Amino acid sequence: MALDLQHVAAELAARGLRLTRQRRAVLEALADTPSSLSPLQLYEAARERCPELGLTTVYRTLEVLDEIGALRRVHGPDHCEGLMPVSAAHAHTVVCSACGRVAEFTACDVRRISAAAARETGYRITDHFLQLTGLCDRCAARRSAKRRP
Amino acid sequence: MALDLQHVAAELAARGLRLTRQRRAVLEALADTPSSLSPLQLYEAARERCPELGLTTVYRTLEVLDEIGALRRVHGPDHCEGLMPVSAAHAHTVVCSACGRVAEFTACDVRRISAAAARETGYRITDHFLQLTGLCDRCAARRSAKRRP
DNA sequence: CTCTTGTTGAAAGTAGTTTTCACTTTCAGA
DNA sequence: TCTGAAAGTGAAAACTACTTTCAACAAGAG
Ligand SMILES: [Zn+2]
Ligand SMILES: [Zn+2]
Ligand SMILES: [Zn+2]
Ligand SMILES: [Zn+2]
Repeated sequence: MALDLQHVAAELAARGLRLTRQRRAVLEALADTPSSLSPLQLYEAARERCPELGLTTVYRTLEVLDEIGALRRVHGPDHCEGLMPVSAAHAHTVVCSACGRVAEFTACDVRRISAAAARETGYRITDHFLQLTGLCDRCAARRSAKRRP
Repeated sequence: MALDLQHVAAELAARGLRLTRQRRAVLEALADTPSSLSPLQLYEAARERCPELGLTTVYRTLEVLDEIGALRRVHGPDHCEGLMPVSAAHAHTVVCSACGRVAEFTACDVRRISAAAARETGYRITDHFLQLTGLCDRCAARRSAKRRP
């Protein structure tokens, strides 16, 4: 899901950091999953590419990715659910409530809401965070198939 | 910030639960703060009303409030930041990036965005989570005062 | 080659939260 | 008013997620 390895490598180099075997494994595992992952899940996924990888390194890599701005966090209304690679600079996420697959979309017309919120609360709005939940195409299909079998 | 003690008491009673001195202290502390609080901060605030309160009880009370649906969590793009009482059933939050004060607003026209997201991603949207960040009236005033002293 | 700096995994440490447990409070029913 | 059942409590132990420490290792510059 669009995690540009070239770009990440360049950003790393610009900070005097290296793109090691371990970091590459983490990056590839992160790029390869359709759902968001917890650090532990990411560790397990990345170990299939680089078995000698340690959990500590996963956390350290995530920290670096965060600084570079290549990491997006997926939340639910209650807790933080997992990690995703960033693709577009400004994008929001949709999470499938059935299977957890995450998609990004770029549509963003929050101006109207921001204006209304400013009116209601008196706050001067500077930033927003929007996440939708729903059913992905597969899960929606499966569900209507079950309903009419 | 509109946490209806009567209503909470009724919901508790409906489940055979009791509104004890400790729970009341937690509820009042939660209702009294302008910002969102961490469990530990809430514990400290509630102890001023009920010094023999234990941290365990705070966590247990939060769990109960969650079940009742009287608790809202405030997030940033990165981590979960704190807890708030729910006022309106469907409301979104604005957090002041300078002082942390939280306000709720009810304006919500996410239909347009939802439709666009459905088009872009193929997901069938069922729920949304929107949080704005900005400056509260006080902080905005203070900031422009500083700019022209 | 070798100096310097970044990188690593294991293990120890920390923080936040949950569980356990013995004890107390509340309240409905005798 | 007693009394037994069920809810509630705090301290301490346990657990989980994450961070720090540290000694060894890898890579690029000179
Ligand atoms: Zn799905
Ligand atoms: Zn947007
Ligand atoms: Zn403010
Ligand atoms: Zn809404």
